[in-house]
This record gives sequence, C-alpha cells and structure tokens, in this order.
Amino acid sequence: MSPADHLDARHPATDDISLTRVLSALSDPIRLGIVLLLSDGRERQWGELDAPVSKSTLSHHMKTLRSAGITRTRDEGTRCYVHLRGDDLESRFPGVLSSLLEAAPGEAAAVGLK
Amino acid sequence: MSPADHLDARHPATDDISLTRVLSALSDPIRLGIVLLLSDGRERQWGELDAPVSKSTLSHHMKTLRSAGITRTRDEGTRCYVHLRGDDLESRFPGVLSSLLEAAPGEAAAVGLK
DNA sequence: TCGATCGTTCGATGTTTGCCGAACAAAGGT
DNA sequence: ACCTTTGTTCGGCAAACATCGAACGATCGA
Repeated sequence: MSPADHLDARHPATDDISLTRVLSALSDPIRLGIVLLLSDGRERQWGELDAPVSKSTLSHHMKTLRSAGITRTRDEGTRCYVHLRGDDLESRFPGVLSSLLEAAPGEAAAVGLK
Repeated sequence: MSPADHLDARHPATDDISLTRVLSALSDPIRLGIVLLLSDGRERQWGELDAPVSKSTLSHHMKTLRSAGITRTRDEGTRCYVHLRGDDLESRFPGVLSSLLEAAPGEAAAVGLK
C-alpha cells in the first residue's frame, strides 16, 4: 500500500506501545543484541543480523520485536528490511531506549552477534 | 569483604547485575508496579505492597526482584523489609531505572497497586 | 519455465513462568 | 505453652516461550 504503510496491522501505533511488552521483548539476549545492532539507524535484512538461531526462530524473534513496537519491517520483493523505531520509542518513553543501548553492549556480546 | 551481609547469597553484587535479568524481572506488570511503589526509597514490608496475588505468588515475585538485583531484602524477626537498590542500579546502568520509572506510571496503574 | 533465495507458517518438544493452596518454620504476644 | 502473624517452600497446573526442521509461498534471475 502506500501513503501509510505505517498503519500496517503488524505494527502498533506509537501511542499503543506497551512498556511491559517492550521490556519483555528486550529481555532476550538475542533480541537485545539485534536491537543493539540496529541502533545505528541503518536498515538491514534478516541475513545481516547474524543471529545464531535457525531461520524460523529468527522469524519469531523479529515478529516479537515488531509487535512490541520496537522495530519496523518493510517488505520488498522477496526480502524484508527492518529498522529500529528509535524516534517513536524516544517519544513514547523518553530516555529508555538510549540508556538501555548504552548498558547493553556488555551483555549482547556474549550472544555471538557481531 | 566484611561485616557486610550485603553479600548475602541472595543478592547479586552490583557488578554482577545482568541487564537482561533486570528487564525480564520488570516485564511483569505486578513487579513493575512494586518497583514503582518502592521508587520513593522507603523501605516496606510485603504487606504494604498491596499486590493482588496470593502470599506465595508475591513471595516468588519478591525473589525474582531480589535475585535480579533490583531490590534488597532485610529480615527482622518475623518480617522482611524490602527497598529498591536505586543507587546500585544507577551506577551499573546509568539512566535506565530513572527513565523506566518515569515511563511506568501509565502501565502499573492497571494492576491495582495503590 | 525452472531453480534458487528469502522469509513465514506449522507442528513438535522441552523449559520457564505465573498462579494457587497447603504445609512449614520462625518470631512475638498473650 | 499456645495461637497469630509473616514469609518460604512444595507440588501441581495451564499458558507462554525458545527452539528446531520441514513444508510452503512469493519473487527474482538465468
């Protein structure tokens, strides 16, 4: 669709993002590592995430992040691109994401994400 | 180490506090509500927490918070007092707890904690 | 048109989690 | 001594979660 694919059913509106769901999504080391990787703002496709899990598991993790409102996914042909909803999260929960991202490096390293 | 029972086996040292465990502990609305209640720094005993769950369930929640390093428990006679490890968390993960506490009120209200 | 690529969906499995009531243990008060 | 209060521990149960391989569907390139 076009003008507003933001309103894709899969992505909650900014105001509907739940803090507990965000925390739950980030409490998994793999997902936290992915978010950390995405924190430079660049858009990536699944393969670039280097997660040490199978395709199907990664797909579930990406769905968890997406439905928690943490990432936004865009389909293009046969592949999906994902990026952090940094601004949305910052406006909904000021300071939370940024402080988390500063604290995260020590933990995510253990997961094998590059 | 010393006269300090801080190092009680039940309480992780500040440097051992894990971010993912903290996030996991806070991803439950009841526990988040309790932390919010404790955020004024006052020490309380279980009963003052007003959590809408049974004693045994509350005991588990308190254990989760304690072993994640979020709270500190002190036994006195037949009762336990608990307080937030605000300074420890702030030094380990600067900004995380404070931004979370600002974001939390909207969510925890739904849980029935006063 | 035929593969190859990429991601989703579908069982299946084992683990963890939230919750409860009941039984237990330690103090304290009467 | 006894009962009350306060918190812990112990099964048990249902729901949620992380994980996998296999099957599927869509798209792009040869």
